Amino acid sequence: MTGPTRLVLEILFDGERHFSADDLFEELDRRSPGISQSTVYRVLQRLGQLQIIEHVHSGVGSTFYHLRQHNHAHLVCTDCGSITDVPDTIFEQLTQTAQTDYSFTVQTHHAAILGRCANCATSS
Amino acid sequence: MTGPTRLVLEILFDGERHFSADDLFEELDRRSPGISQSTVYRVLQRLGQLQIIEHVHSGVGSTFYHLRQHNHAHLVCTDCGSITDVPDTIFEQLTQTAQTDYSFTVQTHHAAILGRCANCATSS
DNA sequence: ATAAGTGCAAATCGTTTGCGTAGGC
DNA sequence: GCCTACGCAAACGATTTGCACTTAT
Repeated sequence: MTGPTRLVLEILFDGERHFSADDLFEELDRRSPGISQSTVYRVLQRLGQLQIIEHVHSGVGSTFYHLRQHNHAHLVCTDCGSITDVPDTIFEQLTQTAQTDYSFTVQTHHAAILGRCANCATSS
Repeated sequence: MTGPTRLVLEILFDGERHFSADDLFEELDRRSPGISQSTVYRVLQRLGQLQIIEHVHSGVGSTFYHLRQHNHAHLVCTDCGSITDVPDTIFEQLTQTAQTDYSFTVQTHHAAILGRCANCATSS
């Protein structure tokens, strides 16, 4: 409704697709100085409950957030931290096997897949 | 070589397959009181470098550790935190698609797959 | 007026680090 | 003796919480 919350939404709709809480904090502080970190976390939590955004545990570095849009997952490079969006379909077999063999329902969007991106693979 | 390190190995070979640093710390303290947390972390780090153990980022709760043995990955329940070992083969399609379509080399063992286990799915 | 949103500072959790010491070789 | 492993306490990064204050509605 107010100040910071509106700003967060603006930022989310504006530019980059993925933000850590701190990225967001810095961008907020740039646009309107004096906002506190706790506000950022509280706004993110609220937007999460409202199903407007989702968060992803990256394994390397901190949790990141993005507007909710199903059907994609994330590949995160353990070297450079880059995030690659990939369609959910990449999970098809895994999701299905987990379900049939282990009665486990995979949340494809909730944790990143770790590995090394093209760049970092070559520069090893 | 010495005390704590030896004990950690004993514990790892003994019982459960997965330990958080804190699990390990508690078990150590039970077997031989007076060990410090930093020692636990340092031992884990050392054993990691020696390729004796591996760690997994769980997304829910803290990192866990286990003896190194390739060919399996982990399903972690976001509700109860239970860890299920699954063969690497469950990743086949994902790993391959990531490689061919995105030149991304998945590290199947390095991050857990999140979701809900059979128990928690029914008790929702 | 009432409830929600905010800032600030302190607390928490998991993990790391600096430093002085003790023990294996 | 020397080098590594250890214990302790303090430092850290990410995130959460308590509390008092402001501001939409």
